[in-house]
Amino acid sequence: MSVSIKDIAKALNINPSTVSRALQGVYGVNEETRRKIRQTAKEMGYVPNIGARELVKGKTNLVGIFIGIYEKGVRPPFFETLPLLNQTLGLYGKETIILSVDPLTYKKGQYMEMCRSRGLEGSIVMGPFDDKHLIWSEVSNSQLPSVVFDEPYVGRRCTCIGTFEEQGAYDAVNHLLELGHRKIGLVNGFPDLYVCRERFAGYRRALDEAGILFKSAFIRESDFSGAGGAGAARELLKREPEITAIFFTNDLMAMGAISALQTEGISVPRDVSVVGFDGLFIGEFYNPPLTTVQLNDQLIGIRTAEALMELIAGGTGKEVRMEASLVRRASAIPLSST
Amino acid sequence: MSVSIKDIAKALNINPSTVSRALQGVYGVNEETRRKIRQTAKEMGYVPNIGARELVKGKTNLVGIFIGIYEKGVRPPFFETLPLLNQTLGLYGKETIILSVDPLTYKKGQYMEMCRSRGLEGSIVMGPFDDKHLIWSEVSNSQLPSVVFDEPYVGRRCTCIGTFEEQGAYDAVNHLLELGHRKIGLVNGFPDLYVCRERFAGYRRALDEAGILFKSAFIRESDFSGAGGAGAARELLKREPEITAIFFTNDLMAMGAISALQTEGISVPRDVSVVGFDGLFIGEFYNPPLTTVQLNDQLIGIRTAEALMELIAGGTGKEVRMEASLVRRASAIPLSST
DNA sequence: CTGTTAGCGCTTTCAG
DNA sequence: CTGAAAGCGCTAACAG
Repeated sequence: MSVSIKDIAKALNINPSTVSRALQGVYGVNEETRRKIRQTAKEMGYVPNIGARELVKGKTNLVGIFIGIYEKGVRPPFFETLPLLNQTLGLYGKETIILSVDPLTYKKGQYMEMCRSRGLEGSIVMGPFDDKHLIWSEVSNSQLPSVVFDEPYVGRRCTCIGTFEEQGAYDAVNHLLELGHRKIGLVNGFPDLYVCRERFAGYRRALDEAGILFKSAFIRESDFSGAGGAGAARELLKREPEITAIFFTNDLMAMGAISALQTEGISVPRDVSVVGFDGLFIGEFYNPPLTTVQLNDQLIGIRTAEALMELIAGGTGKEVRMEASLVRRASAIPLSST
Repeated sequence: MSVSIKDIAKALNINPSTVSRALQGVYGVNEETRRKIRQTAKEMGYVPNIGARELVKGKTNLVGIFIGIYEKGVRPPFFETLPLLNQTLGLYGKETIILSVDPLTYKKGQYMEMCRSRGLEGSIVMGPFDDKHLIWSEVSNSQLPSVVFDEPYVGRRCTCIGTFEEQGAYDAVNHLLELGHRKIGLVNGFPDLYVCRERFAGYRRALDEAGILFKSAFIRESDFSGAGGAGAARELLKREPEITAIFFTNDLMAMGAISALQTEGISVPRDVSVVGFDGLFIGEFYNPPLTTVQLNDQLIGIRTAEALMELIAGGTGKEVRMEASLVRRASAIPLSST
């Protein structure tokens, strides 16, 4: 198709291998010849064929990002991290290929096959996949360097990256306790996600340490959606009217709930305090501004790239979790002010 | 490294080309041999090397997605579209590689070089890049099939995909007019983006058709951020207190403004009606639920893939714009109810 | 139906 | 310092 190393060689009446040397390495070529080669390469519009180079070198510099096909509305915040992830990988000379996987039609071995057919040097598994999905074990047991999100499938060549979920939730609920709340509800997401179980654990530990008896009637499991959060909150408050605060394990449910409750004349935070989780960028401008647990999606992008590079360099898998920080805003206020 | 077509051939004492044939095409191989080949291939854990195949076929099946490095907070909604885009492209047998471009350090010819070195069959340019950025003309003038977002750089092999921005804005402002508003402010984003100019045009046309004199004092240019929207709205209402409604050219600014105004005791929609633009998923649960112009990011992902495939099949570039639909919620109400 | 041969574009010995 | 030759893994004629 386009101009190759041979064309340049022919044009200059020299050998392709000389051209190759001149264009890449720094050693072993006469300065004069190199200059000429460089110049005609430019003139002829030569662009190296990366694929061919990969083939002969047996090295692709390619990293795969596996994303699960997910239903609308349950979107993970991962895509905030993608640009930074891609950029950082670029700093290490890696390129990124996106691989979609349908969790439902996933076939055994598919992961490795996808990796090997593209000659991936590493992979990043973003999900979402439920915690027992086959792909997790395939990823974590494989010899291919990989970084998985959230689910703690650490392997010898597999690092897990995520957040201190339990701690984040603990901080959130503890904040409510400090504000004087004692009857604190929980609206959780899918229990088959690690993050949900951990957030639940954090909720529970905060109550325990405060000497408050855990009541399962104060718990609802929902679907991470706005409508789901609304429904769960409504039902929770109807059944357990003494509840004065609710911790939602994501912001979307929290907002859905606040919106719905206010429609019914239940005011947040006056009648009930609310804390969310995620730190969606919009929370700051929500009405009321949402108290939430802030994740750092951008930083996660950078750290993911770094973790993968470490693995590729020969490191061994580990668990990397990042601090989540409670952002105190107006949706949670002292109990006494009711 | 791993098992190749040769290894299988050797194991079966046959020729590599026979193996190749058996594994791909459907014609010209004895059923018995094919079966044996298939089986040992499986047993040996053979996975085809796509790179090698590409090289010999001179065909990569690779599509590049160019994203601009952007500042935090000005994030485009594009990443909602990426999964669907990737999936749809997959249906056509294409794979997707992500290419980050720093708009500031961009060098002439970089676009083509990136495309050619990877042997891309097509590209999708998501931006954001300002409307006069060099990359646009390089993309639209190149012979490589490409789809660009928003900015109307149509070329013979370059399709532009986007939304009927002007119409969307017109509908939004018209809605306010129908509600009885006459003094309608506009808070716009960066004027060097096509979408902003168009949304402005829609605002203006709606006023014109209603016979309302356009007043530049009712216009503010901001930065698409929540804080920016807040500042612009505050200033606008201070200088022009007769304004009863504001159209924001994105939801984030609208929400930032609503939040800030309410802090100052100015209620939305009671004191001032607000319409946004984008249809962020959170708008439905905002308080008040945000009236906005809904973009269909997911559909755009599908359409983009289709448009690119059409181009790759030999089609010529065109402009594809999709309907944006006004979603009437509670942030804009009749003037009389004030 | 199957083997032989050549070659995609590039790098890398190995001579010279 | 440069040329010649071989080969990465695969496919595509062309014979047989």
